[in-house]
Amino acid sequence: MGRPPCSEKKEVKKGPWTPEEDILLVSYIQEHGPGNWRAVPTNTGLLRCSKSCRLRWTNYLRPGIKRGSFNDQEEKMIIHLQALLGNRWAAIASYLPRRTDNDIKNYWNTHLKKKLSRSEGQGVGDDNENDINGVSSDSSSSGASKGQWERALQTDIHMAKAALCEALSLDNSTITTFASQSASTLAPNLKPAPPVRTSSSTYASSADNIARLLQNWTKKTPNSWSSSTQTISSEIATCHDQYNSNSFNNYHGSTSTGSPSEGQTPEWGGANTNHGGFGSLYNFNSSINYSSSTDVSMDDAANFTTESKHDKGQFMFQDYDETKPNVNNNNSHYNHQQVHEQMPPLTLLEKWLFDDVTIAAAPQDDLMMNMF
DNA sequence: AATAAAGCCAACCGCAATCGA
DNA sequence: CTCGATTGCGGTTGGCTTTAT
Repeated sequence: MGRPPCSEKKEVKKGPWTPEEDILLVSYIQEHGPGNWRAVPTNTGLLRCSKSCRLRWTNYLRPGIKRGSFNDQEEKMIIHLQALLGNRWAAIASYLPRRTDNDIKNYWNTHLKKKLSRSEGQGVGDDNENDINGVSSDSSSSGASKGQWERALQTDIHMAKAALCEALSLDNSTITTFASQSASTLAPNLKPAPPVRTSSSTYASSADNIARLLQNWTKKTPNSWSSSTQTISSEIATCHDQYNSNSFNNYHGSTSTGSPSEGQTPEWGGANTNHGGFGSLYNFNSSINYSSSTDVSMDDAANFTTESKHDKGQFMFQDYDETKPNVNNNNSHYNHQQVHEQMPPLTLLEKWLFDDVTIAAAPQDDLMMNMF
């Protein structure tokens, strides 16, 4: 019963993706948009299963992904959201714009869990095991009466709300962005705050470079997927030797300089290649669509670009965020409205939480009570 | 310098939910 | 309604890098 894993099929490649594969995939999606993953391997000639293609896209190549180290604000957010939501990484990721669930999950497993257990051992943190693994397990104890359960639930909600407030109040600049996104979701007519430039990282994601690459060659060959691919392929061939040289030693695996927590990434077009690696081979035009600042990432591009993503039939995806949960997105195909909403629609609880955080309104327990 | 251990993270696997014929 | 296909999600792993001995 059931299909065999795609990896069991013949001719399906596994393991790390190569730049060639990345470009094939990205250029195909550039042309056709994400979705219909089943057709991707067939149409691109990639020896990967559709699932692998989708994963590669959503976790790595998709523009707008923020990579590199997590700042304090994000870290706090993750800790408190994890306490609130449990290991629902996709849900947590929806509150951390441009972070992938995989990234958050990895960060939690490799850093935060240890960090929390350490601080717990020192009696420093407020988070106990219940907080970490989910909203207090006591609150759902089967023996509790309805009244007790409601009180416990309210307590939990207060705790979660306080935790979220605490997390969100750490960094005013960040909260500006965050709150504006939330607010724009709740009240679309509100003008969002200007994008906040993060100076913490000079990291340029692979998606950044790929997007720039594609913008570059799209100009050259605007209509033909196959000819475009050939153009890319020839360029790949041109630089293939360099790919095999030191410039690309870090394509796979960890970084060669500094610790991974310093916001670097093994991918081509990462921090290292930003100064003479793959990216420069293509002589990208860094001024396309956004500021020419050397510190510009796709984050900024995503913030700056709000107009139509369709350009002469080409699929543009500057700030398209496919993986962020969106209850309006009934299928995985491109939803234009989605482009303008970084934040997913909020549940009533979430609205309540963020209303309280961003507007500093009086407690709205009545609203909460009406929810049940 | 060599080796082992630990850290890290991209990618895989399997299950569940959803879609559509 | 059923069933196969597709997609989303969370847990886990393999392999590379870094650090310690």
